[in-house]
Amino acid sequence: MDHVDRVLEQWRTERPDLEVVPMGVLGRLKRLHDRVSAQLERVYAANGLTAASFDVLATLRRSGAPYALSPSELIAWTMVTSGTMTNRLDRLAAAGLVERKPNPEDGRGSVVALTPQGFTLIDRVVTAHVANQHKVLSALSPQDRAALDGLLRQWLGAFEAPQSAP
Amino acid sequence: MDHVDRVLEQWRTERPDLEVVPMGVLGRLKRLHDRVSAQLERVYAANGLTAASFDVLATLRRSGAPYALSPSELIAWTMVTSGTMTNRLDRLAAAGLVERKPNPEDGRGSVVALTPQGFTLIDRVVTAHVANQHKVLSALSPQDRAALDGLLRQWLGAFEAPQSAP
DNA sequence: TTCCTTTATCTTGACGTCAAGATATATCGA
DNA sequence: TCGATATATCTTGACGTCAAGATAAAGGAA
Repeated sequence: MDHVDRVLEQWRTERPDLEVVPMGVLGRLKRLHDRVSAQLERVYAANGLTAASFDVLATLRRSGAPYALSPSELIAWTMVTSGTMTNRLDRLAAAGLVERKPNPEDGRGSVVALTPQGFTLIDRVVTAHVANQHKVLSALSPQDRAALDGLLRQWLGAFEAPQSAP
Repeated sequence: MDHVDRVLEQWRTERPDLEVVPMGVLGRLKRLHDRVSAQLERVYAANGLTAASFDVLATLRRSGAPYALSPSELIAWTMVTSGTMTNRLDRLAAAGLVERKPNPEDGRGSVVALTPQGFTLIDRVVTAHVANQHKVLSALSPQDRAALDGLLRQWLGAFEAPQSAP
């Protein structure tokens, strides 16, 4: 009987006509996301980062040398709007973690690159982040993790399929 | 090979020392949360609500007659800060969906109640919301939904256990 | 070339959220 | 009863996000 169960019980009493099983799954998905995010934030914050800045730095780092992408490419990887990315890059540039250079191939655009400080920082934080992720998942056995991953993958596939937009 | 798989592949190339299996599970959790939230927002927006306002109205509705709770009780159910709740209630009161009354039992506090318009609206929106939730989960078989719910419940339990704060 | 359309990025304005602090009222012990 | 402490709520200031619109440059057609 967790928090979600208590919510469902209230609904069953007040609106017995509603089918609340999906509400249970989606409620737990949301609560887990909130809890997991809060735990991951700890490592970011301990290193002066936020989820937003970590997201950008990690995307640049894993893209490989020369650790530089256009804002458009960063937008595609991170799934945020252009205004959000402009804001993120402004802050990261002010912190000296990335550098904007003109794009030699396209006068409209620019290229965002990790600075040496940005590279050093993200390489260190990612290591701590992965250890933190491992801890977050430690409540599940390896078998359960695999089962969960399979179910999430299948579910996510329904959203990412070309014609799925419901 | 979905978006998360592509991210993991980049990390395996750039940082083969990292254990990226947890990253896959957590990455899919986040993406699913984002996708599901976006889909649920559609029904809220179609009725002039946001996730924030739906959250408050639904909490009042399922609490049963007289559909009134203190801000503190709403804060406990919705897991937001007091400042956030003040802001939500200001907007809902301005929209005429809830009403703040002084709490006869505690001069410091107040009681927030659904107005008749608020009740009518949330009762209608909840019905559409549940149908939407059902659609969101339709990619999974009933068996898979049950398996997923069990895994999520188990995982969430680790966070909600008394001494679990890591 | 010249103009029209598309694309890349930034700007603006409005939300929603939080942490920290302010204010008013309760409550409890001396 | 009085003062110290606790509690309920609101205020303030800073982020992060988005939608919509503004700029500037690229690309293509005539």
